[in-house]
Amino acid sequence: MTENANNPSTDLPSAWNPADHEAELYQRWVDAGYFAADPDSGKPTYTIVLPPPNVTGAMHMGHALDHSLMDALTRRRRMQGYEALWLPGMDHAGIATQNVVERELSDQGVSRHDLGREKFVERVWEWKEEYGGKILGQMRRLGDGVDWSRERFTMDSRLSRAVQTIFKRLYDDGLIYQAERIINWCPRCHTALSDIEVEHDEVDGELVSIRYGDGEDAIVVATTRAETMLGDTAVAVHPDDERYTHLIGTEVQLPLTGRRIPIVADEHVDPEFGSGAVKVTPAHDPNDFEIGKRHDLPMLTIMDETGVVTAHGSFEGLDRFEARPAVIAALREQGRIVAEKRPYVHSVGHCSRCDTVVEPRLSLQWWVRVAPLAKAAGDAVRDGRTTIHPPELAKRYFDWVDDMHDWCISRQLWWGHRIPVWYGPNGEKVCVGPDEEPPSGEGWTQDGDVLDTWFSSGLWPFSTLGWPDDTADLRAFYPTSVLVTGYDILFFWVARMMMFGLYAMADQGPNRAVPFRDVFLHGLIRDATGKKMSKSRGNVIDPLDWLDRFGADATRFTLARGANPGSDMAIAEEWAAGSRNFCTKLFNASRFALMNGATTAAELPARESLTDADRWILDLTDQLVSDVDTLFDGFQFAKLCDALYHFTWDEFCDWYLELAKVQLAEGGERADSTRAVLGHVLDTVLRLLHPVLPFVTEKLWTSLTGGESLVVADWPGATGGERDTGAAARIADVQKLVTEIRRFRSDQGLKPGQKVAARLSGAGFDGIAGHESSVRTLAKLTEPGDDFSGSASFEVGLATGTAHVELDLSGAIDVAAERKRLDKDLAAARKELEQTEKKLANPSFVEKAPADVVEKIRGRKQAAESDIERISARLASLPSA
RNA sequence: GGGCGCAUAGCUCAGCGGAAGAGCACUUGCCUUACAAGCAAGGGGUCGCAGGUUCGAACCCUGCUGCGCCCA
Repeated sequence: MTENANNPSTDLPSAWNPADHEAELYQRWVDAGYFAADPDSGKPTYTIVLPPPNVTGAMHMGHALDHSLMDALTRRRRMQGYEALWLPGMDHAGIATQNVVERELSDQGVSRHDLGREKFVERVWEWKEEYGGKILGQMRRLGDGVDWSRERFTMDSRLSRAVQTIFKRLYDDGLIYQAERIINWCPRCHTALSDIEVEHDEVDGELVSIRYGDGEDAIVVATTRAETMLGDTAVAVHPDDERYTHLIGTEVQLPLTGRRIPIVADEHVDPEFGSGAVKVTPAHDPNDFEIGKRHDLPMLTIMDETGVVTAHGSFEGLDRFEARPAVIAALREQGRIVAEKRPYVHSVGHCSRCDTVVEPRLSLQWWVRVAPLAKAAGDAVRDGRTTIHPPELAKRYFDWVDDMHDWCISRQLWWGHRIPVWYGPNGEKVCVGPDEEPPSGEGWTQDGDVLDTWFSSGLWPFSTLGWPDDTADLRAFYPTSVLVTGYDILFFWVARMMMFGLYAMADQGPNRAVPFRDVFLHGLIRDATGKKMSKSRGNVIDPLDWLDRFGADATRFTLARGANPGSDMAIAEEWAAGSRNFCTKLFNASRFALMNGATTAAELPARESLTDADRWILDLTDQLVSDVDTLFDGFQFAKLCDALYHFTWDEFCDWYLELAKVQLAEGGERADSTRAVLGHVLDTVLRLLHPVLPFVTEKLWTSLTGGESLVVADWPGATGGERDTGAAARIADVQKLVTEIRRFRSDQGLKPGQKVAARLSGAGFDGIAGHESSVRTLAKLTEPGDDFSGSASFEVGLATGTAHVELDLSGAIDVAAERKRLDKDLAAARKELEQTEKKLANPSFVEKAPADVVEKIRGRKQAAESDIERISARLASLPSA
């Protein structure tokens, strides 16, 4: 071991155990204020707002991925000299939070109605203070470099003010209105849902054909929801359907109810489906609602808010799923069931929060007229003010934004932003702005509903920065730089933030109104075999478990390494273990370099005085810097992680460190310059790795450089200097020669550590003669002594010719093993010759292919020929048995 | 029903016109003083099927098959 008086490795532990360091390092960063952004610094800004997680939620792998990528992006920009802001916070998750607290109350035998609205909301706040925001602590463990001084919550008074402000503006602009329509109703959450809060799943249902009317006037309709027939107010047929022409305009008796309902003609009926006639229940089906409107039909609501039938004699009081078989039984008794199909697979909407089957329900709700907003949101991407990565996903965005239905924003909940509309005693309706006094006096009441959570989180990119006030933050940090999220919530996040941002910030001009310059969409996390993670499958991996067992760095690296834009990623414990191993490798290599005096204190020696190995690794490092920059700019996280992994392990550790050992052993100036090269390369690679592996790199880098923190260190720049291709070629030859010698040794059954006397010669060897000591060290070869007997020999084809290797194995060589080795090489060379000859024998190839390609093939053919000659001779010279 | 995407080594994925790659898994030998969470060497693929374009196709085009996703 090389002595170093000022051994800087003393402050490093002998092994890297993340749990011993991560919390402390993180706290130091926070205390130092590295993550707190200054709007007045004058630096260019880089902003990411964290898509606010749900206040009730804990961190799952999707978050961990999301956060790892956002953290990597902001850490790099900070190092590049940007005023980087990563703004954290949470949304209030109306339905989810209310559900949690209601469940807690019901355990105590209390309902929210017992408490009353005011007390209930107080209770939710208490819950939030005590249990909410678990994820914030988990973010610290992951190492998220967020600006905690700017932590926001959608229910904060300032953000609530933003909500009221935009509501009022939209209302005054006629973009928010009240209307009675069919909405998605969750009979369990007792609230309306927007279209995207409904998930459609295939279920095994039944298709029942029912005969309405009798005799000549009878008409058969098919339905999967027989119970809704109680609310039918018409039967519809296609106007061109000749089977029913004679019935159009007549009436038919609706079974079980005695009501007579009309038969109407409607273009939207599909004559191919079932009998071609459909029952029409305008108050319980969105399509029927449209038909009802066109034909001015009565809208008969037959269920209450819990999905229980409200009228109709014996069915009253039955839940909709009890009513269905009851209705069918009653109809069957009357002989009206003409066909039944079970199971009948069809798509049914479920509440995305509680999985209850959604009940379409007619009710009065508040809506956003999205057409102009969505148009603007689409245009911003179309004309490049915001770019979606990967571009394939932009089409999905356009499809949705260009065909968006009006957005139902009212929720029948207590937890959320209450709709700022007051109703007066004489039917007045007043929308109140944030700085206005609501009307007071007898008979005035506020609308009881609250707004969809997404209504407030749609404002997130600017409400968090102080909007509607003209704040320094807003001026400095808006528009934000990039939104990072999974493609699965493209519609939730991106579209809504785009719509609101463009609307609210319109006074900034089209280019500054967009909420983000880039949208980066990553894929979904899946298990090792590509299946979606779910509790029912039992294949969920908890990121906290990984943080405990493998550390934050390994967790982050695993996720970032799998993040190919737009495509899903599989993860498993083995992946995380591999990342942990990488951290360990990096740590051990750095520790070794430090123990040998690697330093950044000394200037890098002039290039002429460096060795081939030095120049080769420095050139590779420079290339790495430029590759990593390109990949970062393109959100190519998987590839940049791979590039860093490959460089660190395969180039730096496996080769340069081994070559450096030889140079260090030389001592003197050579050792000193090697320490400087080691220091420089390590310094660079630690900086490059820091965004994805913040903890271990911080520990190593501060040891190496004595610097304050890598968090605020400069990002490396590629020099773009000329590469020493000669050095690279010689190192490649050294590698090939060493590898071939190792292969021979392995085939001959020599122990890896066993030293063997050897003689090296030949034109190929002469080309790298200056590297003889490296070759000998790496291949465990000693100098030939006086009694040297080259009992085994072989050749290696190198760039400058053939190298001869003679080994003194002091005994007979394993001829069979050697023959096998040579046979294999010969077969490969023959195949190569065959392929190249075939190409060159094709006149069209020689004529039409580019000259450099033809030249390359010629070169390969010659190399194959000489290999064959050499190997054949060798084989011939082997003892026959 | 409409739209999109994917099929490459046992698994998960890169490569997207000029010699089939990575990680993990696997085999063999090694506790060789940075690292056994490791080192060295190795095995493993008619790149889903069928046509076409091209001097040349994993890569471009067409069709088929099988999966997956989004929307209705």
